[in-house]
Amino acid sequence: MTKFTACKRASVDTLMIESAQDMLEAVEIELAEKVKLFALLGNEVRLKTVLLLLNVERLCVCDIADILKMNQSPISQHLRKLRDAGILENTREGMTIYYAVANEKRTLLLSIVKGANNDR
Amino acid sequence: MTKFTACKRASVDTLMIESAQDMLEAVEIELAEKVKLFALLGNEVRLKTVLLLLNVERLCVCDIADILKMNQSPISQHLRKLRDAGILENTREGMTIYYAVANEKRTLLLSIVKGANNDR
DNA sequence: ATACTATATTAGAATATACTAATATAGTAT
DNA sequence: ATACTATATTAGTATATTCTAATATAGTAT
Repeated sequence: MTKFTACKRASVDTLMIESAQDMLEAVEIELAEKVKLFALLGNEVRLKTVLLLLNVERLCVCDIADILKMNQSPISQHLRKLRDAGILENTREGMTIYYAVANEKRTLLLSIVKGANNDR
Repeated sequence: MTKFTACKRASVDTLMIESAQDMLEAVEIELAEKVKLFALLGNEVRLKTVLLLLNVERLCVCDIADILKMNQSPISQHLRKLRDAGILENTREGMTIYYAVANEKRTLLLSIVKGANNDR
């Protein structure tokens, strides 16, 4: 297996390349989780939903749809993704299903979502 | 203009709905920026690139391509997006173009990218 | 000048994403 | 039972994303 190189430059800092690769490999799993988390939060509807639930304890699907002025179907679909990722939890009360931030994720989300202030 | 409601429930907490909408409207701009930032970091190649540049001061396009074992073209395309968003800056030295984390974004990125540890 | 190297850009294809519209599921009420 | 409500799911469409392949740009070297 020959080394992959994108360019034909004479002096490649092979040691640096390899140690950078090692560094990435060492955090491979956390990194994949972060990519997934950021991708989920990188959608306006989902970020708003999470932000709401960081302030309001819990909301039903209807409430979220009303607040965001969207139909129920896409809201349900986004909630599903957030729930599948362990970011939200839901509980049923009669016909109504309430969503809330999963306890284990609360601190993480607070630091990422609220703390992410641009210094401008 | 009649009020939008996703469901036909009898009692809607209109005050809560409206204050939630006001809350979101008050952070509208920061929120849009966060969505954009998270969407950018929600890609494996871009998150790896940013993480590398949080550790290594600067890297040329070639180095990043070699480290990530990818072709130069997609790397350039990702770097363009990160640069357009003000996350990265670049400087030319001869033929070589070095990318680095933009100074004003360093703290923000550190807290978001490195601090985002799952408590598991 | 020509040849070569590093990077950027473009067009196109394959895939992923996010919505709409329709339907399914499950609980409530009569 | 039937009718209604809240939510979930599915199929389909429109759009966005990310790659490949080819080409353009700009610097270096001869």
